[in-house]
Amino acid sequence: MKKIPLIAVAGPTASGKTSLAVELCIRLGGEVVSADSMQLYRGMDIATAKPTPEEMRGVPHHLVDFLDIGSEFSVADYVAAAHEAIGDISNRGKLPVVCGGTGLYIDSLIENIRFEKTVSSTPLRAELKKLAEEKGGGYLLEMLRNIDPETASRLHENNLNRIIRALEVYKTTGETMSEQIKNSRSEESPYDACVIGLDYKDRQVLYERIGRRVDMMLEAGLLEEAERVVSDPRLKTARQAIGYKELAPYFEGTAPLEECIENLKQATRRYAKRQLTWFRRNKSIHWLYPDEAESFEALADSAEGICREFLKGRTE
RNA sequence: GCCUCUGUAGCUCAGUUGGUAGAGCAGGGGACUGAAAAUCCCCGUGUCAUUGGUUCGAUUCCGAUCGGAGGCA
Repeated sequence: MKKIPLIAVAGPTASGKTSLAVELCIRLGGEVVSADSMQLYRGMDIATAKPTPEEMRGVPHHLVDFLDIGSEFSVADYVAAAHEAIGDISNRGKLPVVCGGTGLYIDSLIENIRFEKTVSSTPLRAELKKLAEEKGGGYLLEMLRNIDPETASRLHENNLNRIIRALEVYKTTGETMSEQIKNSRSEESPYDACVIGLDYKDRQVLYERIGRRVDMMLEAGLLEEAERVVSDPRLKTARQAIGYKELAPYFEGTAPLEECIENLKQATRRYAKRQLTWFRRNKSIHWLYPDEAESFEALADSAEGICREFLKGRTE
């Protein structure tokens, strides 16, 4: 079976992924498939730096701004939706350009991770959470060690989310987490991906961009958007986005605005660092450095060159 | 001009009864399979302002110099 070639643009927040992906689409006849766990939602435009129509420059964007803000969505849902979008783009003879900062989404998509066998159970999670509060994380980790020592050995007792998920997988499917992980790679990926990563040689430059972007978000009306999200108790996933939870103390009157804004900037910096940690482990990424490029055009030229080289012989 | 306090990690400060030093924050590194913008783990060498002296040995004691803060004229 012939693999579908696709381009992916990865990198930390505020690194310039969106404009590079759009530029590549224009030059190569592509369409953007977003890989961002928060831009999916409608009504979360400013905090997520969702691309505006001007920024999209007429390039179709998929998997952005289509989900109700109160609904839940998982990696598995994302991968299913992205497979569909890519199939559609490819059938129309266009090049899929995956772009986003959610590393788990990008990898799961490109590596064709299978998820269908497991489920999520909110009541069970709540029950395990309660058990952890009563007896401690170490207790849950011991429970896990009895059924899946392999997974237990790589988890820390403080990492409740992961321990609970591993227990949940076993209790709902009868299969352990480690078995599930092995089975998840049983099918070869239908894609042949070329991943371009954006990073900054000088981390400080990225951090300055983050600071400026947060200021711009505030000018664009972040406070109104955040107040709307924070005041709605139904919004479980939405409220954990960076840009809302940091401003909550201000709305509650427990911290001055200035302080919240500083915390927001810091949370964004730390997020960017975590994203870089994720992407760095992928040794096949072609890294580009915007702070070393002479201009955006020059950066786009490099990226285009990498893409064309990759596409040579892979397209009819 | 005089007096007092002060100068230690990027920042705020501990501390060493003389044996070259450690917290918080900032920052850095890492993990990651259905909440992932989430969740979690690890990481502290710095001319102890400069310069003389005392001492086996000074960041610590003494003097001078140069910063900073306050007070008195």
